[in-house]
Amino acid sequence: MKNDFSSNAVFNIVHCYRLAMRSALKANEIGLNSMHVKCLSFIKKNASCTAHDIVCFFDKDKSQIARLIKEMIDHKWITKTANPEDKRSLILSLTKDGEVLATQIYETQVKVKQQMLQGLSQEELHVFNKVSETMTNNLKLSKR
Amino acid sequence: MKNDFSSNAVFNIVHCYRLAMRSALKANEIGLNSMHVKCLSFIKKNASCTAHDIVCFFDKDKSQIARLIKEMIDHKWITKTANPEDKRSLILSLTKDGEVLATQIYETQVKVKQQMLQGLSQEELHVFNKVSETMTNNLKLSKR
DNA sequence: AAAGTTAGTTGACAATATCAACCTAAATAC
DNA sequence: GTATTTAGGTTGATATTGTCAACTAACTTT
Repeated sequence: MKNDFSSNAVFNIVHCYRLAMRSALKANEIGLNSMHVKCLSFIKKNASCTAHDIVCFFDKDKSQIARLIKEMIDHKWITKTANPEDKRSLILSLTKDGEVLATQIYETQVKVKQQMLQGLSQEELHVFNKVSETMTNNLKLSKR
Repeated sequence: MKNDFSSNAVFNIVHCYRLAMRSALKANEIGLNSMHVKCLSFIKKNASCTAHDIVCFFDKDKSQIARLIKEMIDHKWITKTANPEDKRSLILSLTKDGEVLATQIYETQVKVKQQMLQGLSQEELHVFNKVSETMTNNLKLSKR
């Protein structure tokens, strides 16, 4: 039987990972929430990124993203500049402060991951990744 | 290097699992949310369960749980009865309707799990579980 | 050039989470 | 045994997060 699988285990990882990231980043103190973290990472990775790109990637409501962006601009983490290609959209880029923060987020992710992966072998992680992917695909397929 | 691990994979599983459960249960139509699901399952499993038990198990605010319980009583999924052991607390039990719903939830969990586990071998799942547990423990330890 | 689409903004509101005050019953102190 | 403290639960107020619909301006289609 396949019933030794417990979905709780997976939920727990996600929950604990979030807590670990929050505390490592001292997120509360600087007014950083989990969507800010995701957006800043995304903007760092994607040059000439727009609000629309974020909406598509994270599959969120566009009004929510518009407000998140406003917050991040208020915090002076990012700026909006006109997009010469398409005047409807605006290109988001990190400020100096935003760069620093995004780098710090990246480093924290690496740190938390290292913490999390302690005592696990290459093979185990390889299987884990493969299984994760298969699970996600299985679930996505069932939607249709 | 351990950097082939992507935390996104795990986030995705949780996200897709939730969506799959919601749609399979037609949760929207009956006013069922994810905490209701968790509480109903918990009450089904734990005889003479109190609000306090739920608060402790899910590590949530007691006011939030009080309101969830009120909602579930309004939906006629559960009832509250005096606890002879301790008159401060109230014992929660499933109504007939609640039993039906909790059973349906259980069956849906089994179904979604089966969907999710397609094409995965015993060994792979075994490793996956072991890795999940280790990850959670690693993260919990780091909190101290 | 008119009609339809798309990127983004805003207002209103629903859902969820958190904080503090409070009541009653129980446990403990004295 | 009464007084004080602690624990289970409820409620009000408020913060946070997510959703829906209307709208403007810019682009695309025909």
